[in-house]
Amino acid sequence: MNVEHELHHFLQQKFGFTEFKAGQEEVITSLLNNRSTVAILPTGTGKSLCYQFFGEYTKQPVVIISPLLSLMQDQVEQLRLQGEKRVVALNSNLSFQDKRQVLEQLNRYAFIYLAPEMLRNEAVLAALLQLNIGLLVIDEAHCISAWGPDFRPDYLQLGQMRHQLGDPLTLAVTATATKRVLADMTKLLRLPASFKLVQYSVDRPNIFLATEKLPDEQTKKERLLSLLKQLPGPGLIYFSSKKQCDELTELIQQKTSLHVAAYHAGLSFAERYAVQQQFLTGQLDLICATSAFGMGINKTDIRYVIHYHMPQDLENYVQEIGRAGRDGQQSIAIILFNENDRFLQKRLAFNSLPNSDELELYQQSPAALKSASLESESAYLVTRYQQMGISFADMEQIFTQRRTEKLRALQQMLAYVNYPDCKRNFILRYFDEERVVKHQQNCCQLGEESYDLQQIFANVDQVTNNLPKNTPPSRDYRQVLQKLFRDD
DNA sequence: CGGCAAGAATTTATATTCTTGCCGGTGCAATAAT
Repeated sequence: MNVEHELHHFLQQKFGFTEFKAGQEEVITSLLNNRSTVAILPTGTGKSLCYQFFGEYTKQPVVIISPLLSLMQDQVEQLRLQGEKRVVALNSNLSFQDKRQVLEQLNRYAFIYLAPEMLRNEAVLAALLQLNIGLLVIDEAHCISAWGPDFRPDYLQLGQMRHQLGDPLTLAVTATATKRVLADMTKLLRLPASFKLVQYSVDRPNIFLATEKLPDEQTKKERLLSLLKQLPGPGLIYFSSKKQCDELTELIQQKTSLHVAAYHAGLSFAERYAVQQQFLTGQLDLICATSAFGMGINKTDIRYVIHYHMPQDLENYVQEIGRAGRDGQQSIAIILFNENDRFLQKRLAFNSLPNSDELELYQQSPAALKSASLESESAYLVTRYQQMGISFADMEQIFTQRRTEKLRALQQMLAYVNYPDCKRNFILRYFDEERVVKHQQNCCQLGEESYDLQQIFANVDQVTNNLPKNTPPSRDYRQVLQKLFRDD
C-alpha cells in the first residue's frame, strides 16, 4: 500500500472521513516528512484535524499553543467526543493539585493544550522537556503578530520557548496572513528556512462586500435598523465600543422583534458562554459584539456581518467577516461608516502603546513603573519588555515603529472603505495574492452606488463551494456551564 | 491623536467664544480571601 492510500485508510478508520478537505493532506504529508509547516487555510477547512491526525498516526505527543481558554475547552471536548481521552488543557482553570498531578504524569497525554503565558512557568517547561514532543502547534498563529507586540507579549517569546524545548517540529495555523504577518510568524517562531508554506486564498466568493457612508450617528442607527428588518438571519454586528454595543443592543430590542444579545469582555465568562451557546443553537437571531467575539466560533449559517464601526485593519476585517457564510450560502458584509469613526480607531491604536513621556518616567523611576504595572496595560508591557532584556531606547524605537505600522494599516482600512472599484480585488491585493478576480454581480458594491439586498439573496442556491455543513452537536449549555464553573 | 457636547465665561449677553471632560478593543496566569 502506498503512502497516499495509507493516509486515506487511516483517515477513514480513525476519523470516519472518506476525503481530506483542501490543504489537509498537504499539511500532514509535509509534517510526516519532518518539515515545519505554516498553514494558511480558510476557516471551516478543519485545521485541527491536521495535528490530530499527526498525533494519532505517529503516536507522538502533540503540544498545542492556543490563545483562549474557551478555545482549548472546545477542542478538548471535541477530542473527547471523538473518543480520545488522553487530552488535557493545562491552564489556570485547573486547581493546584490537579495541575501538579497533570505535570507529574504529562507523558500519559497525547494532546496537551496551553496558552503561551503558561510557558513562563518553569515547572511546566521542565515537564514538557521530559516529553518527547512530536509536534508543536501554534493555533491561530496570526496572534503572534497581532497580539504579541502590545497585548500579549508572551507571544513574542514563543521562538525562544520553542528553542528551549529543543526546536521541535512545528505547525503554525491561521486563516489569514499577509506577507508581513507571515514574516513576523516565521521570524518570531524562529522557524527553519526550510519550512513549508501551505496557503489558500482568503477570498470568500459567497460574501457580498458593501460599505455605506453615513453623515451622522442618528442616520447610522436608522440605517442599521432598516437593514436588520430586511436581512435574512442569523447575523452579527461588530462594535469598537462596549458602551455603544450595549446601547444598540437595547435599541434593537426596542425597535425590532429580533432576539438579540450583547457580547463583550465586560461580561463574565459564564454570561458570554451562555450568549454564545444561545446563538449557536438558534435561540438568538443576532449578536452585538466587540472584537472579543469570534475566534473558534463554529456557526455555519451566519448570513450577515455588519460593522457598526470598522475595525483597525483589514486583517481583523477579513477574520470578522469570515464568520459569515461558512455553509457556502450567499451572505453579506456591510460596513456602516461615519467620518468620525476613524478617530475612534486612532485612539485605540495609540492608547495600546506606551508613549515617550511614560517611557521616560518609568526609566527614571522603577518604583513608578512597579506601582503602575498593576493597573496600566502599557506599564505592564514595559515591565515585560524589560524582563525580555529590551532596553528603554530600543523600546521607544519598537513602539514608534509599531505606532506607524498601525497607522498605516488603518489608512489601508480607510482606503478600502473609500475604494470605488472592486473591493474583493482590493482585499486580494492587500493579502498579496497575485490572483485578480473578475468583478461580478454578486461580488461587491462599487463606489457610492447602492446595492439591492433582494437581488443579492435571490439566487441563493447558485452559490456553492465545498465547505462542510457541520452543525455542532446540540447540548444544554447550562450543564456544560455547571461543569466548567462549579462555583458560579 | 480629534471631535463634540455641556457648561462656563463674557467688555451687562438671551449669542458667541472658550474651557473642560468625555469618548476607548482584544486575555492569559496567579493572587488573595473565602
